[in-house]
Amino acid sequence: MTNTFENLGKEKRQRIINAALEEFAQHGFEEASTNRIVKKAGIGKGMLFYYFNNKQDLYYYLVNYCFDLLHNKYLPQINLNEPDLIERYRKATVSKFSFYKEHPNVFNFLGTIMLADGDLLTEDVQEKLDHLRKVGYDLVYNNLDYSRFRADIDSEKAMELIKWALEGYQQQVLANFKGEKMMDIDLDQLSNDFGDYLDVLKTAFYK
Amino acid sequence: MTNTFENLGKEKRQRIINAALEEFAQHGFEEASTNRIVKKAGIGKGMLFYYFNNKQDLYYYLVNYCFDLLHNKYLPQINLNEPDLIERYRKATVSKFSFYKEHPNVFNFLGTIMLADGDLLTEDVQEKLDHLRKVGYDLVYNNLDYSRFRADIDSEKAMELIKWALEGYQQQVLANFKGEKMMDIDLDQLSNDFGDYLDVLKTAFYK
DNA sequence: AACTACGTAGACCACCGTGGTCAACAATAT
DNA sequence: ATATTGTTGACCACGGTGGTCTACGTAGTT
Repeated sequence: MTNTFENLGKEKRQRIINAALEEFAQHGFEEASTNRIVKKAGIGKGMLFYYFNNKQDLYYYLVNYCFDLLHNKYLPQINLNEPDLIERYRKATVSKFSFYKEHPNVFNFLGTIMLADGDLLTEDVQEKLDHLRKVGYDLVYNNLDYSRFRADIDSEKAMELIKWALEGYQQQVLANFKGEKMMDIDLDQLSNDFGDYLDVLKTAFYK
Repeated sequence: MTNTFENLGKEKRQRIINAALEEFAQHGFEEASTNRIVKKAGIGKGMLFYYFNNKQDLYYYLVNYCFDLLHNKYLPQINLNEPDLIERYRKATVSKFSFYKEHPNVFNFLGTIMLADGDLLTEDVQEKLDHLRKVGYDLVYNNLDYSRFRADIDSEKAMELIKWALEGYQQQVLANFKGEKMMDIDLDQLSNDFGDYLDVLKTAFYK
């Protein structure tokens, strides 16, 4: 309600946000513990309820915080004008990991939100989630040039396979750099390695 | 300890096992609730601790139960003599879903085990897990015939891509048939759909 | 120095769900 | 009729819960 929390020093505010994001991502809303949050954040118990009215308010604050970041820093980087599926995916993947590297907890938290009880989320949050899903869908299915595919290949099926393969690649990367290791990831190297795989895909599927 | 539980009627025993597997899979060991387990299983609280000494014993029983099933019903179906990656994967995938359909909770439970705290699992369980991982690895990397790949394609990279694509397919299927819906899955249909994708892969990557 | 206003910590609260027990009783076997 | 086994759920001490409140530190103003 008050803007006390917003006026906090940047470092401290960020510490609290990260601690809370981590706790909610790990345990979900119900089983998340405010005691653990304040311990992780290194603040007194009272302060959390001084900044936020209650656990729910904190949760909603985080939800909005994550969506704002997403809308300001990540989504604008996605370019649906690129007609080539593989190129589009290359750029989107690098953007994604770049965002992930900078805000490791945000993605984890949003991931759990997507699976959360519907009745926990207000309608406007649901709409934001739907928008997010739509972007993910458009990224892979909208406004693409199919003409590059080989004639003897079903381009619809090929696209699905490509999508899965690239998401498989992303998962493998995430498995290696999970959690705190995320900051160690080398985006240039990722981009290169990824490019190698994309070249193989092009050779296999394109004319 | 005693064999009281084993002498139970098959239906009742299975009800308890399923309730417990589900609870542990959903909440992990620490946050799993014995109260919820007995409620789901439809038995009195006392019985659970009459059959098992404590929560841990129940957990270990389930672990062994799952591994036994896996070793008797699933692993023998995997055939590493098939030299063609795609064919091998086709058979393994059908086996996997067939097992999954019959024992939906077992896979979920084993999945959480793999991520569980190491100190929760005894050494022999760790060994069984390692064995399982090795089988998964061998399935994709051992004793395969690379000679079918096109000459202008890096067969190592191609194999990785194929693996990811097929696992992506599996994940999509699982997303559709999660939980109780698993029993609705049509294995023949799955096998056909999957075959279509495999054909596309063959056209793209093989000579 | 005195006063005010905000920031901060953590002891404390009533409450609830926990793993586990146990006395009472039902069912079955001898 | 008796002994054995199967079964239930009220009950227990306990630990962790979200949230409160008092006491204190700090900084600015007069």
